Amino acid sequence: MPPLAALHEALDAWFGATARDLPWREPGCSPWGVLVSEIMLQQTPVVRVLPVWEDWLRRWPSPAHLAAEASGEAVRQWGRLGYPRRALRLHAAAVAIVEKHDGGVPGTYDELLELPGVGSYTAAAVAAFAFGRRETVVDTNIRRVHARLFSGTALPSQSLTAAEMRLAAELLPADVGLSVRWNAAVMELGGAGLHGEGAEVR
DNA sequence: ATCCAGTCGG
DNA sequence: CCGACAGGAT
Repeated sequence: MPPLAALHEALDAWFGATARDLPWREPGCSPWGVLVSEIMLQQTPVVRVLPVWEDWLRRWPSPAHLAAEASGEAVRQWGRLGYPRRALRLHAAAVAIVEKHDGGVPGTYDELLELPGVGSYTAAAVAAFAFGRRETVVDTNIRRVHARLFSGTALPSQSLTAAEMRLAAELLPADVGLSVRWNAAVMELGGAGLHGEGAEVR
């Protein structure tokens, strides 16, 4: 077996055994739920997002529910997640989804990128995790893994270069299903040890 | 490069 | 007081 394929299998096995079961990873979670989680997770740790995400989806189960509210309600519901501008953008995204996509979260990278508050990371993450697409997902956790594997440094460089994106694309498994789990697995690996869950990763 | 209606633990 | 935190927009 080629070395890269062996790495894919090994990390997939590790992820299957140790992944946290987060609500937005449940098979029944809607694309809207995934989008909300990704916006909330921009610069905010998982543990702080969890309770707010639960309340948010209970109150606004679809983009149309949120779009019907005043934007100020979104900021209030945002609580203490930080950078409340994201709440306004999420509300604006809900409005755009209703107006331009008939109320359904779009499934392609390019369409997602058009939404307010959705950049290259979030567009790729939603396309992959909510729609099962093969996307090159690169966030700060994944960049930590790149740094350790290919630069020999603990922390990633300040800016994300085209070369690093190319590297991430080359590492991505060809199989679609595996590529989706790979993105989640590398992300989880890059964050491992930051959650105080012990040192099961060596 | 810098700011974002930022927040939290060290 | 400092920096990390599933970034994005200017």
